[in-house]
Amino acid sequence: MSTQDDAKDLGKDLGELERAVMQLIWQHGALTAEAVREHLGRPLKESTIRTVLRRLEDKAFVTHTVESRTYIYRAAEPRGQVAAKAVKRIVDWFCNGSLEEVLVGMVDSKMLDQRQLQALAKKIEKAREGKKSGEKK
Amino acid sequence: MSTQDDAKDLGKDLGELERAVMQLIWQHGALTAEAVREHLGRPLKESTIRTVLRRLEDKAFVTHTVESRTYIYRAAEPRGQVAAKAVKRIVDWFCNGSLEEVLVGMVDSKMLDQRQLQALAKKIEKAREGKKSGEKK
DNA sequence: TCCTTGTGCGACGAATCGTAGCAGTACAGG
DNA sequence: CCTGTACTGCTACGATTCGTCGCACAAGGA
Repeated sequence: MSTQDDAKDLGKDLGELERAVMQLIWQHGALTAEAVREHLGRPLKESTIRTVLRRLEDKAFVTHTVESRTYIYRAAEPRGQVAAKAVKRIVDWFCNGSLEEVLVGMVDSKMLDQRQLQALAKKIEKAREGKKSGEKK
Repeated sequence: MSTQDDAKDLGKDLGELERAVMQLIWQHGALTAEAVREHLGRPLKESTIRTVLRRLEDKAFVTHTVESRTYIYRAAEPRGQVAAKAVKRIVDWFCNGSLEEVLVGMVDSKMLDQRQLQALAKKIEKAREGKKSGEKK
């Protein structure tokens, strides 16, 4: 249907390193390849980092802007939104879009506590109200 | 502690065909390789189906029992539970376990309607009560 | 005993990911 | 104007995973 177009591009999930890099980017807002390398803490060559960054951009997870010859990378979408898409994909694949089924499943397998669940419902409702009043398109 | 052991094995997600097969199994409860092939509707050799089934069993997604020389495959875990695990993994990777952040993200990206969200909260609460009565350890 | 049926194993090609080396380009200093 | 120093993109190689099979092996019926 409508997801046909991006399905090819965003249909896959990220690898280990790619995910770590995304975390860094979301955490710091915007940084260069060098900065990423330092923050990663792993003994990787810069070429590696750059390749990952480039692939990440190919997959539309990040975008870059040039600042006096240096590439500055930023997340293309907020973390929560990307996670949401990933979750939606999972839910679609396994439960035909039934989010409740998943939530119930999480309770069944003790991943989610009853307490957390209730608190969650509360927060959801609260967020819902907030959105309703402070609509920010 | 029971989920600790499989954590290493279930760390990956399934491929296209594997997922389709799982759907079939969840849908029909239990079936043989031949049955899977028929229901799939795709021109695949039986060897293919069997290999997929075996790999699925290796990954602990299904189990089999022998019935007069024929393997009968069944899902090792209910669909909702598997989906829940997958979702949890996503949430952990991207949001450090903050499920609300994901839900909020889904609302932001218009994947979840306010209406659906509220209905969801309601159902969650209902399910919560249901569980409370029929508690089974 | 021989044929049919259902099974496991090993394999090959394509795609993805981690990891890098190499070569091109533009700005700074002499 | 020439050269060195930063950065950048491209191409590649090995390891895994997944889709797809062919093939050889075991067990029950004729």
